[in-house]
Amino acid sequence: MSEHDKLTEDKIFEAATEVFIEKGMDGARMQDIADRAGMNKSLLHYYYRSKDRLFDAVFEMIASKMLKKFAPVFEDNLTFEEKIRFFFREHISFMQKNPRLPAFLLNEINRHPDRIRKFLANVNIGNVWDILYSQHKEDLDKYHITREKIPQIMTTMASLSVFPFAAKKLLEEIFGKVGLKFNDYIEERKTFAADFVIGALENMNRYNFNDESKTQPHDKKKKK
Amino acid sequence: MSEHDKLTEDKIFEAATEVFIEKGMDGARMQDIADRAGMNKSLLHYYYRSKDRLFDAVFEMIASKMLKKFAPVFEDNLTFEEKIRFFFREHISFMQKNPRLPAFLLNEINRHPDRIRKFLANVNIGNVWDILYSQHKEDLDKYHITREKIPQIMTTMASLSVFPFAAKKLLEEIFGKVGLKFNDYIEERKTFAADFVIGALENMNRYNFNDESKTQPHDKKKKK
DNA sequence: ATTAATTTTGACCGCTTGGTTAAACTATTT
DNA sequence: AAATAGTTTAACCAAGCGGTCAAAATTAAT
Repeated sequence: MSEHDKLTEDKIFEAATEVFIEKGMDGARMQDIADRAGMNKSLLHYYYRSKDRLFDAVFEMIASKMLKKFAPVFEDNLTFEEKIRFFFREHISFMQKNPRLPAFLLNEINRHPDRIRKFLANVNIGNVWDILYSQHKEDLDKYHITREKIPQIMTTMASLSVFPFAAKKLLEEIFGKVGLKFNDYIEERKTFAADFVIGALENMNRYNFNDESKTQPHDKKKKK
Repeated sequence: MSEHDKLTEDKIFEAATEVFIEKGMDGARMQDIADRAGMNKSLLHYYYRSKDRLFDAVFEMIASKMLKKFAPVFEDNLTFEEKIRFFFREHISFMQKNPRLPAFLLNEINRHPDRIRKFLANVNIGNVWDILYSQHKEDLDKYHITREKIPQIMTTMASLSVFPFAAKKLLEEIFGKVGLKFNDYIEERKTFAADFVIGALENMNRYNFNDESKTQPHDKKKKK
């Protein structure tokens, strides 16, 4: 495999990445990708056998790129609060540079859940949460946060950072009507989300005691 | 237009709704819709001229259905805290019954932003926020929440309720590995999200004063 | 320089796509 | 009951789709 080969193969991959993110798997056309790469359509089939395989390659690259951005959150030398701030700062900044990735990934995962399965096969999410929990047991106990709350808290943090990008075009449309720039909003969000989460966690204990009647299904039947 | 016409037209619309939500605009096939409606494909073109118009009809119906679910939040006879709890309870319950709507809507809006434009043309979101703000000025002042924070707070609430459904298949995959049922998680979320937001707002003032150095871009240049 | 292997191309294929049309069918009007 | 209008169907169409293939162009090996 020569120097030039790698170049054309990469050009295909890059063009495919652009088109797939823009149009999605169903909306993308092999001819579009060939045009954007500036070459004959047959070359796409020469290097990647089919549209499906080409998409798989692109999807895997993007998914793992996204996954890797989550990893540094679990570094040990940070306090719980620092981790939260670190997460929002880094994760949102990453999406700022790749604003279409969240919508693309969510859509394709919902459409073909099996594609993400092999990714999560290698990740023991329960373990990760357990480690995170034990690392900060003191902080979490102080806030009266039990292990069962971890899924809610983790998905909450993901919500706060990912949703604005998943709904980017909608928010841009809305913000446009009140003279707000999406990028300003995102810049502000890095700290707002962190402040918000930390503030909520500090008040968490309150609702564990006072509102036991109001918050109905807190103590659900744990299966077996 | 006879009784029977309305029936077949409705059957088309219902079948189209199902298929479009399942496969998206690009992935849906007219033949699929005809099959699901149990009739000849030409009838789709007889009642709706083209795939685009049929999709437009479906999209408009779903979008307005979604929009209407937000309206009751602005009823006057509720306290700010009650509105927050009311929003999460009702909005999440609605999505529980229509779990694929969020992903569908977000994807199609991102793909064709102009389609949502005419919807928002009728809604003066700035006004809605102003009304909401003035309705609860006392509460918000108590929490030291300025009007500029409204967009962050509103999108935060949308994030917390919508994201779990937009990422449903991903979360189901993750939860499956730790023995957590998506529906249990959602049931819990109705109150968790409300508690979380209220707790965060009550702590909001703290970060307005203490952390002015940490939270860098709070006071950005306001254009003009 | 010749051969061999690889890369790139354009022409092509079978199939599916959204969409059309004319005829068959059904209901309504006179 | 005949004519009219509205509904449903099957057959069909051109365009676009992913994919193939053999020949041309290029590079590497002898």
